[in-house]
Amino acid sequence: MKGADDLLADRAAAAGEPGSALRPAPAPTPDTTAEQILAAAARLFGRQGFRATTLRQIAENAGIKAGSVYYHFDGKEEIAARVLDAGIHALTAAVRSHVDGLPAGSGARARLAAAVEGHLWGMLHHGDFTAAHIRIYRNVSDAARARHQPVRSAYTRLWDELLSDCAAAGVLRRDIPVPMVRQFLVGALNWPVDWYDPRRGPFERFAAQITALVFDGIVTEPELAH
Amino acid sequence: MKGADDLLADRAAAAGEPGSALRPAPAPTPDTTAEQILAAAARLFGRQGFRATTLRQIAENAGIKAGSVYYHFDGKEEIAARVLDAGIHALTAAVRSHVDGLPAGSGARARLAAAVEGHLWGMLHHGDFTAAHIRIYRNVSDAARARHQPVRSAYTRLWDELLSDCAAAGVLRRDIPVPMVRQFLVGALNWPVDWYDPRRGPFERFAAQITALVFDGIVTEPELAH
DNA sequence: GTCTATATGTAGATAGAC
DNA sequence: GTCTATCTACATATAGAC
Repeated sequence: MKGADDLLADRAAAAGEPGSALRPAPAPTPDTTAEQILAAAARLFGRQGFRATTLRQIAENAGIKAGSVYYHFDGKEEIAARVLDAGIHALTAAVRSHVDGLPAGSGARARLAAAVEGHLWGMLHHGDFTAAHIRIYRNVSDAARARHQPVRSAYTRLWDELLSDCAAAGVLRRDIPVPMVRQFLVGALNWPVDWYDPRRGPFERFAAQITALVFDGIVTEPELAH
Repeated sequence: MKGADDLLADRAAAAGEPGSALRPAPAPTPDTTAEQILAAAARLFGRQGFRATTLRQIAENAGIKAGSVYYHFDGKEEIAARVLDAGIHALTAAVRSHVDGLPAGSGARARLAAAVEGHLWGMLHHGDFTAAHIRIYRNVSDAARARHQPVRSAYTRLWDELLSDCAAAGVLRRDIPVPMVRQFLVGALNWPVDWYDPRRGPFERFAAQITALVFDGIVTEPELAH
């Protein structure tokens, strides 16, 4: 055990912070063993799923033996809960930093677009933790999910606020309840984890395409009765 | 082993066939043991995932003992491959029946809308098999996935044809490649499996809402530069 | 902090009676 | 066609030396 709670949030925040490049590097920050375990677990969880990933694999990828893992964590379930937390923290930090990076006074629509780009950015750049989150969330024990739940709920609330602002500003379509829009939107944004291929073009273009799809849909004219 | 290959496709096709209600019921068709095993496996796979579901659970839910399963199937992986097949067959049948139910001469856009509704219908009514498909596809062995692949590819091709027709008719937006639209679309349509709640309203309204979202997007005005 | 060795449980699969 | 009994493998987790 130690205070490894929000490793990724810290790292993401530091990366986005202007002065960070100037600070004297506080030792080349070799990852602690606990961090290496979490990183290895996230990578394997994302590729193989929760049950198919063994502690021995995690340990091997972290450069230690299986028994040593228990010095740092209570067991597999606790590791999973931490990975879930880190995945959401990475997304939250990415969304916040994209939204906060807008010019002051930006409208609700621009903020929503920035949030979409931020979510995609966090998902495809901290891919190990976010992909693991999407992959294992429904497979971990009820206890681990319950433990993680507040973190996830806060992220849901963040989106509900962004969307409520849009609704109040008249940006959002009015014929569909906001919670349903949120579920549709975040779901649609999560799927690219399965098929995004960075070799097919720059991330910015990809994000713009996805934003266009969720904002304006796939057809050219408004929906008629059918 | 026996010819249990396309149980669901057959059943769906029979259900949609006009004269089926008139045929003398060929015995109340009590499910065969093999069918019960597949149904139980699909239900458990969808709820717990592939690795977390044991053969003993499947057997118990099918009303037999674990050892007896091997009389019907080679093992867990074969069961998984069959469940995957059945999930796609259910979707294919649902899409086909919705599209074919349109008035003759319907346009590409109406056909795409019918396909969307069909996919949602198949997913939320043959929920066990389709939810299982979405849940376990990436968790089964390479062998099982390879064995299932042709079925899945055919379904992908079905969507590519529908979307190509739309593109040719000018219905589809032109700034995004059709394969990407397809991946986005089918991904967005799959997500409701996780949160659709039939108690919140009739399926028809739900399908219309999702169709509106994927067709026209979540905002009220066309996307501007941002 | 990490190791080796091991306890304990349970998974998928098989053999052979009925 | 289904059963019971069992094989074999490997999972998580623990104990205690270093």
